[in-house]
Amino acid sequence: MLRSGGVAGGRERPGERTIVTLEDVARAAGVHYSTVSRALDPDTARQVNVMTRKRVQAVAKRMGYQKDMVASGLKRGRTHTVAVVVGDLANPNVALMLRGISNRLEPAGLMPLIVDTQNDPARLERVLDHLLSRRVDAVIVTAARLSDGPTLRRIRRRGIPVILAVQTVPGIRLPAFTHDDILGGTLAAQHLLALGHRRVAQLRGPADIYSCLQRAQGFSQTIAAAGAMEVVLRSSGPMGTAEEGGHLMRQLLDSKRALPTGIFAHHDLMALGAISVAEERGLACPRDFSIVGYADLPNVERMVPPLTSISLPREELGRLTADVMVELLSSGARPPASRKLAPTLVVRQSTGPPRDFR
Amino acid sequence: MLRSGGVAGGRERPGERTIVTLEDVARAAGVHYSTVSRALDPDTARQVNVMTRKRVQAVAKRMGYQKDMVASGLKRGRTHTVAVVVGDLANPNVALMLRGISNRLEPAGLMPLIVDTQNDPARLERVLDHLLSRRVDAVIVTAARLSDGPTLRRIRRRGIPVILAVQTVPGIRLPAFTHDDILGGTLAAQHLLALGHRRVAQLRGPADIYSCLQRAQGFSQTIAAAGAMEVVLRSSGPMGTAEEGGHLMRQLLDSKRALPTGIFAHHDLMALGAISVAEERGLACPRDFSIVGYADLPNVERMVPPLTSISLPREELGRLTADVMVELLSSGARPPASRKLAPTLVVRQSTGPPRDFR
DNA sequence: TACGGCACCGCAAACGTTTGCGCCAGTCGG
DNA sequence: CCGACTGGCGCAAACGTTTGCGGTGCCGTA
Repeated sequence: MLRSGGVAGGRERPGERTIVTLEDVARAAGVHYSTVSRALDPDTARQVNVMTRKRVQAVAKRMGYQKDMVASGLKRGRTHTVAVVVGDLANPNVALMLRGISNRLEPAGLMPLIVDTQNDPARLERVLDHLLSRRVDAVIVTAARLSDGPTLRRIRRRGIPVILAVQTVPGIRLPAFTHDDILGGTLAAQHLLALGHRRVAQLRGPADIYSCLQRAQGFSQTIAAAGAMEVVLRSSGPMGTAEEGGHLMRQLLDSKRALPTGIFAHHDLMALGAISVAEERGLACPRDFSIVGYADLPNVERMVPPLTSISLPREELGRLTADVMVELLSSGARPPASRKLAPTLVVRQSTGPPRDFR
Repeated sequence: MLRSGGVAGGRERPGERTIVTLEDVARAAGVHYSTVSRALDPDTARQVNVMTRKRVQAVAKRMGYQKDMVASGLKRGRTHTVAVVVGDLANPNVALMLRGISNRLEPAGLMPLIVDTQNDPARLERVLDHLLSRRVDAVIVTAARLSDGPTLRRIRRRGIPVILAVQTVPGIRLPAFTHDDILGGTLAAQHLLALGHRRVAQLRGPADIYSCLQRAQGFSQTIAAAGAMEVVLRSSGPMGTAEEGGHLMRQLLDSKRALPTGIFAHHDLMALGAISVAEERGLACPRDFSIVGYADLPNVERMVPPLTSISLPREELGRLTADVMVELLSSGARPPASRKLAPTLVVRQSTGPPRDFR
């Protein structure tokens, strides 16, 4: 029998935030609210008679019922949120990767909680605590630096899945989805060698970013194996700024040695900064030197000169990471194995044969 | 007296997710858990004796207690989350704005829930429902199109604060923080006029984006007031792609009329696309025509030619929006007034005097 | 008729916090 | 010595879901 009396409404003023709860629907449908809960959850819907089920569903729809994910999260211990920690939101590399993640998580009913650490390790710690207190179901970290090992181990101990993306930390027991940066460095070296360069330079990124170490390793090994000469310049500042690239280029130009004919910069912006500085000194690219960038930033093909670069499948990496995370959370499988995605060389006009070849 | 017995631990296996609750702390500190709750909340901490307060705080810290924001959210009805709806995460404009928002929300203890609609109105609706069911405290929408009016009004009716950023919809009763796009269009026109251009063209963005209408209005009014000639080309495709700009430029070149000497593109990428197409036909910029872009994308100064553009204070707009939102949520004030931030003209080398002046 | 089995649904206890209320032991004024 | 008052704290009811358990009919079989 329908319980009458206590008709909903009447207490709230028009502007009031009015949320429809299970109980409201239950009253309207003449059932207990637990029945409503069951009728609306696909997993339990068959526990309720098909007639009442339809009725309840209709009433719920009519009243605009929306499950309160906060209450559900508290009860179930699963919030359907995934924290995504990034080093810098405005970095185009990061943004593309995020789009990949976001587009994959959304249809699975998972909400990415994107937090920006501004590449500050202290902020990483703070932010992770904050995220854990929000009971995220899992964490994707795309901003790991070598020094972050302890922090990462700490959240691993919380028992929730953690996946590293883009950046990893050697020796950590966490699945990592990265670009194959050794291959990236190798491709750059092979390209310069194939063009005939025998004296090369490397403008390295920060030493606490593992992918930079990998790029360096791939590059230097290949150069050494070919018996060519290499000079290495190390950046101490932030990752991948034009200023940093210009700074290193100035060092190179100021040294007594002859300018190397081929240069590998660890980031496109570093390459562009280097080119600018060289031009100030009357050197032109690729006439006087060749340079290979890294990351293949958007619109870099419209720069002057269009930059030869190592292209990274960023959005795909994001999708892959999100896919694995969805799988991990839905089937409760064991942590997946790490994977590396291969970068590709994109030849444009910032590289050519060394001058003495012409 | 300390209750002994039932020492925590012993039941959980090492890998188990082990969360410390108020009750755990209470047991360890020998008080009731409501006292712990009060002692740890700055607003209620003075309700508990300073001695016990210190003790409880120490115990909580030692045990690594972290308030469960999910439970707190359920009880208080405030989740300390702000939804931020964007049209495309990978758009550099959006990314910078997001950084501004994110950096401002974080110290206030608010968590941005960033969702990407891929500029799809249907997805906007879906996603907003999802966000509301997560009981977000407020919403910032940066992707509003003219057709989104009804959707926006619907969430306004839910009673939570909504602020529009970057894009607005005319006639809607919601605070909007935007760039002054009329001024932006005006600046572009004034610049071209000052250089001596008398025949100009406008490459317009999509008609359902209000800021494009504003840019057009500012530009056309200024051109008309100076008695110069203008031809308008309308883009029907997505916002601001190079292809779109190239497409419109082709139309312009294919028309019987003489090529206008000055062009205003509604987006930097459109401008770049237009330049590429013109170059294919043997026309050079700024020799044969001048072009002004919009948005001042990162690294656009390194393009060829370095693009004259209208620069928008994106990150500042993000900060401002977030600031207002924080204020709104903490003090419960009435909705703020809309504001417009002024763009600036950045002159580079894609504009110069028209050919006949030389 | 008795009884087991089953389908359906209600009951109520959680999940971890917050918070109004009220108890208790002091203290103080009369 | 008594009553009022107060600071400090415990009690328990929420917040909206989920879910194990058990109750109520109803059917079929012995």
